[in-house]
Amino acid sequence: MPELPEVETIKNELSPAIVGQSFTQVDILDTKLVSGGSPERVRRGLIGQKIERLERRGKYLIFCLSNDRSLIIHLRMTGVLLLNPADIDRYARAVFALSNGQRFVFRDRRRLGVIWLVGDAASVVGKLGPEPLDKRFTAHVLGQRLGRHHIPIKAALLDQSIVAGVGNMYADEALFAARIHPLAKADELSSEEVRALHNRIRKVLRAAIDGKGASVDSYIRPEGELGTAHFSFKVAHRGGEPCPVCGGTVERVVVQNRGTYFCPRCQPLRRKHVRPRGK
DNA sequence: CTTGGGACCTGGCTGC
DNA sequence: TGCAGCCAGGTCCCAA
Repeated sequence: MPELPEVETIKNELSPAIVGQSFTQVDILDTKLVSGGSPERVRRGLIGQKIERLERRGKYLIFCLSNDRSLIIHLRMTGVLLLNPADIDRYARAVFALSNGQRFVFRDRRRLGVIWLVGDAASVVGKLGPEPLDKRFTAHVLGQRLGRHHIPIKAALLDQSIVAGVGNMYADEALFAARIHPLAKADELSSEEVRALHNRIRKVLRAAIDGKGASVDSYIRPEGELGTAHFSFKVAHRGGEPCPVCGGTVERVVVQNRGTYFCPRCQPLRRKHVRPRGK
């Protein structure tokens, strides 16, 4: 499941091979891959264009082209970008060949991924909330944005317009580390809880980038290696296992139709407007 | 306006 | 052994 750390890893590992190269051939094998335009228009729009740089915004990967247009890729659930794979299997949805003889393949078992070719990247990523690893993302900014929503904090973290890039796994990990119950209301967190959550979101994401992403389900890196971030998960996808902090049992509940893992003992549901004693 | 729930998609798992 | 049925979750869309 590519979230911010996985997309960041793909960006970092793909960049050296493709930045500065031009598209020489583009084969879009699945017509449903392209959003808002025909595959043929995308193919013609890409060929001859140079990739000036590769950027990430939230979970979106942005190829900035020499004509100032952008190829934008969202991998959704099972999408991966493979550099020079040995074979093009039945899950390949597009093949991009470059002027240095390399090629990269968009492979996507569940076919939920999407690509765009646009003049204005903001038309695709413009509604995203702040980048959680950006200096400008402060605890104050997080608190302000959460304060506008009377929804479970887990749902708020999954809302890309509140904070960009956090998905199901890292939302659970950040809430566990901040000791906040996933059903606590976003606008009812104390300032201490907001500060803890802000801090833990950033720590969890940075650690996962250091681990080159989490290889649960189908995520693999461009050259085929696995990430290791999932080995550090404390609650995500660990329902029924002992909590590594208190030894209690990690529980699974459904929040916003998403499997949500947490430790009821470490993350008690505080009654609203009741502040913890002490401090 | 906000919030919640279903659709999309298919491999893999469960249970009969 | 075969297979129906369900689950996984990022995002869009629609309804209340």
